Amino acid sequence: MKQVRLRFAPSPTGYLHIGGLRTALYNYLFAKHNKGKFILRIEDTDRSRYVEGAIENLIESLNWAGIEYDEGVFVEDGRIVEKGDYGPYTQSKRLDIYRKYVDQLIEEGHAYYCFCSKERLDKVREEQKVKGLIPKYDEFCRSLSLEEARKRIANGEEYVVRLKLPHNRDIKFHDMVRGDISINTEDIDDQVLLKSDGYPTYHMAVVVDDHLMGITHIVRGEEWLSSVPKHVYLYEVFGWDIPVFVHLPTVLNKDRKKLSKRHGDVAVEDFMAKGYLPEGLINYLALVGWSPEDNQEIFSMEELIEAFSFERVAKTGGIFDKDKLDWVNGHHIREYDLDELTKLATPYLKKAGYIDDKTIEEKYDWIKTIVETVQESISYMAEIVDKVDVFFKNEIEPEDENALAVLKGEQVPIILKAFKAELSEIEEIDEEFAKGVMKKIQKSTGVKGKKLFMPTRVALTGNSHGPELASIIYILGKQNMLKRIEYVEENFLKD
RNA sequence: GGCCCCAUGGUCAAGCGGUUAAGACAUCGCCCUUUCACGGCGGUAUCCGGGGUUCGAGUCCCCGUGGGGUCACCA
Repeated sequence: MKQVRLRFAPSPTGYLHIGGLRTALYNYLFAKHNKGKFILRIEDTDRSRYVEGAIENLIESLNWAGIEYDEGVFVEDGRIVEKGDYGPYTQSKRLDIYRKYVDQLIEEGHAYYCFCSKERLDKVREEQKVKGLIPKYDEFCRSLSLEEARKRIANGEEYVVRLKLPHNRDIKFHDMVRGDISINTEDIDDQVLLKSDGYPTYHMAVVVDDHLMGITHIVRGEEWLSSVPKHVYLYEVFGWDIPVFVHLPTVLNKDRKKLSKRHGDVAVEDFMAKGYLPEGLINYLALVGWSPEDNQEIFSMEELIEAFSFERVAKTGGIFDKDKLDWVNGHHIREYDLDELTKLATPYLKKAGYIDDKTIEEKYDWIKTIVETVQESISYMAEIVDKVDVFFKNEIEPEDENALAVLKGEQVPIILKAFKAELSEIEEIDEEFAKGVMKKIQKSTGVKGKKLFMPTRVALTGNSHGPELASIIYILGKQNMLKRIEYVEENFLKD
């Protein structure tokens, strides 16, 4: 069987959209599942929308997500390079190739020169709209003779090249998730293939590139579905094999609209910044629009590759559910190696001002313990900042009325006094002390259970909830504890 | 508006003519627990409407309704 070759072909217009990441993922999963090749091609034929640094950004996001490709555009030592036998993989470097095929289409009568100005086109569309007609190119230049067209070009007139679509013909094609689809050419424009700046449009470039690059499966968003007939027609007149089409359902926001910036995060880099794990984002994204045969929810990339197929891709658009993403990501966090997690956590702790480079160097194990206390309660790394602030704040403030009431309890002074006594016995708190001290205090004060633990917790942190007390004691250390106890004694015990 | 696509709980979804209509997130309750979280157990909640076809329809067909996409010298 022919080797499977798939491609992800984004435009360098900014960041990588979360929907784009899913498209890339499905391409990747299918390619790997079939031991085929995966290619990254850059579609930069719109010079006006080109954004500096977008290619690097795109590639960084893909790398972060763990989506690896075999050919195409890479970044090495900060430089953009291309690898593979089917290059160049950047469309702006392939202009002469498209030109050659456009010329062929003109020679064979499948395309024609058009000199209509933007103004005329706008006017035509405007008139059509007023009349309640569908805006469509009126084929004004379609009947121009080739000689006349060439004369006008020689005269320096600006022109584009349009596809000469046959009239009233049903173009049928098959899509792996949509099934059989038929669209009549009357409902489609004579699409511009070559723009006046000499660049091809998407429609010309994809067909040529996908063919030349040996692409076997075209996997992309469903917004492309209605332009497939143009592509199919091009394949036909070129006499090329038509690849398999797979149009993916859209990822939507809560109001069933295409996922967009104004509804929160849509860029992969936003999720990177919040400290989602690539494993978590990928796992969740795989599940929007695809479902496994069994009920498995948590997947590694390897498991996804193993289980993935287009047969199980849904036709309906799926809403991006942050709650479920958080659950999936939290699951991966809980399973993560603690050292790795600590490495991921330190930038957030540093940024919050909790630790500095010196702390990281000298008290790595201490930081690790802190991370360990919140490992099971966070959904993404940025959450760690609020979760561990109890260890770093200087003054204890009861978080609410309840916490304050706890501090006013009769036995609180007794407990705190006992605590100080225990602390005075030691140089510094070690694990053994942290684990055993509560039992000792229970013995010396006679207070036990919630009456002992809750006041201690609130006195030490100001909160009525949080990590295990032994961990809090160990992490705070002797001096911090003393400071906090004294602060509480001075400020809250007496009315 | 024309054309194309889609339609199972709040969300992701299984189902591919006969099921008590899975599972997960969220939500609610209980358990575990010195708190929170994690975990465990359980509850609430779904086949858009109308016609057919069939002994039998969430599953097939038609119509309606709703949603999405597309109608650029953007991808």
